[in-house]
Amino acid sequence: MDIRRFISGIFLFHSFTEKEIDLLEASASLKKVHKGEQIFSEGLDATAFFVVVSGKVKIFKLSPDGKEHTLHIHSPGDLVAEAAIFDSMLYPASCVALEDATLLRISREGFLSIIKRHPDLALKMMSGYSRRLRQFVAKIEELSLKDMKARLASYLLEHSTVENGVTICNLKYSKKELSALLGTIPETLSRTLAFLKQNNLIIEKNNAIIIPDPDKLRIFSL
Amino acid sequence: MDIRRFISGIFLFHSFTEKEIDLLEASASLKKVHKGEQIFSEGLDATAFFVVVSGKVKIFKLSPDGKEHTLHIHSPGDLVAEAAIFDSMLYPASCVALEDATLLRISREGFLSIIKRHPDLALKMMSGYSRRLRQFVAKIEELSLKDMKARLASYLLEHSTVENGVTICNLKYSKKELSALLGTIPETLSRTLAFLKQNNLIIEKNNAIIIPDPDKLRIFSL
DNA sequence: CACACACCTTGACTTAAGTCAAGGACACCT
DNA sequence: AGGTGTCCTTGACTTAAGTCAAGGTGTGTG
Repeated sequence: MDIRRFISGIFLFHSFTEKEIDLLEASASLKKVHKGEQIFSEGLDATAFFVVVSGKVKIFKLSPDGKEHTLHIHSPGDLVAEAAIFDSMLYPASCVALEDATLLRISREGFLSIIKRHPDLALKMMSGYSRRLRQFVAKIEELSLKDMKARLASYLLEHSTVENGVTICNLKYSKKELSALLGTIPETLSRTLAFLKQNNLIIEKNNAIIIPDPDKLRIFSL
Repeated sequence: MDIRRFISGIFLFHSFTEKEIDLLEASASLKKVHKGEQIFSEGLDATAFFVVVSGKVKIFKLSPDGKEHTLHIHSPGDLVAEAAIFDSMLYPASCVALEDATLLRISREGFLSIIKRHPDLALKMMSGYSRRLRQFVAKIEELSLKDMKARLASYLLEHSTVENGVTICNLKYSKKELSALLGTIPETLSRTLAFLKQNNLIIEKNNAIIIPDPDKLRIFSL
């Protein structure tokens, strides 16, 4: 895998000159991880941030009694933990590979020295931050103001596409992971899916959910 | 109130020249609001962000059936809704004054043109963003992984100071507001306070909570 | 192919916390 | 001072969702 080519493809670095890409490349390395492998743990020194090259990783919080909440699942192209390098310098959550993955690791020191010479980089990062804040606001809203039916309905609608006139949501993660992402346990996810099925709001087919009437399901998402 | 003097006191603008402060001042105005007055609503065009000069404002989400969740309460010196001007351009939540307040309003257009000439501003803003993200991660953790006792215990410990060898948390908001901030209803907050009182973990005195044994209360905050 | 393990579903049961109601306390206004 | 409205507390009751357990299914390994 050509690091330079991958770096050039990242939106953040589009305006970099060859020399600047050299500098960044010197601060970067590829990290291959296997499914289940820990990439970093909450509370540890944030020596780097990452960009997902392939595979999927999840960011999550663990409670003392072993319960887990997934903050985000990152796919190829996503930045991971970039906020941690600007303040406090500790990772605020943990990161694990959901499947075999490759990550571009960019060291904090290298990146901070580059961004000081390219503060316009920071301006470019602002919209990414803004989007991340909005995602978190939406998650807080769901956890505090919506029940499981509404959360699941919202998830299904937001992650569905229209294929041959049929609205369909292909499940990209296991149900166990989906339940952790939606803030519940697998039992409750099963029950909520069953409720939606029994009320003819969804049809489950292999690893996909067909939504016969998206407008009807939308009523449940509020 | 001297806008220029206030602007100069904001960390973000410390390195501005007189001329630059002129430009910023031209994009700014003071906004006086009364207790309960709406400053902006979720979904509206984000034409400006704000800095709290005096008083307190809350950022909150409302559900269709009138339930409310407070995302943050801002005090003098805090930036409000600055993220909204970088992406999407809509306010992701609403803002209301908790008491009579004065806000510095900075127009989006003015600020964006200034930041394009001062991208180092964006770099300065990154640590503020990083802190905001951490706050949201902590809130999500509490809503998903902690019960009300733990949440309240955490809040009391984090907002307490030691006065004359006594750990004391002065309540800065009404209990109604505190319950919305902690993600519950007033009844549950009352009950949880009563539980902590009956177990000798807190003593309630006027508008303050005395914590006789912080280490003991900390066990409940996990 | 057989076995082990993890995931998923379902049932019984429990619990945290919300809903509804009412009374008391307090603050504000006339 | 009296009246009104809001907040706060408490009780009775309900509900959403978690805990625990067990069985079925699917996947991976030897």
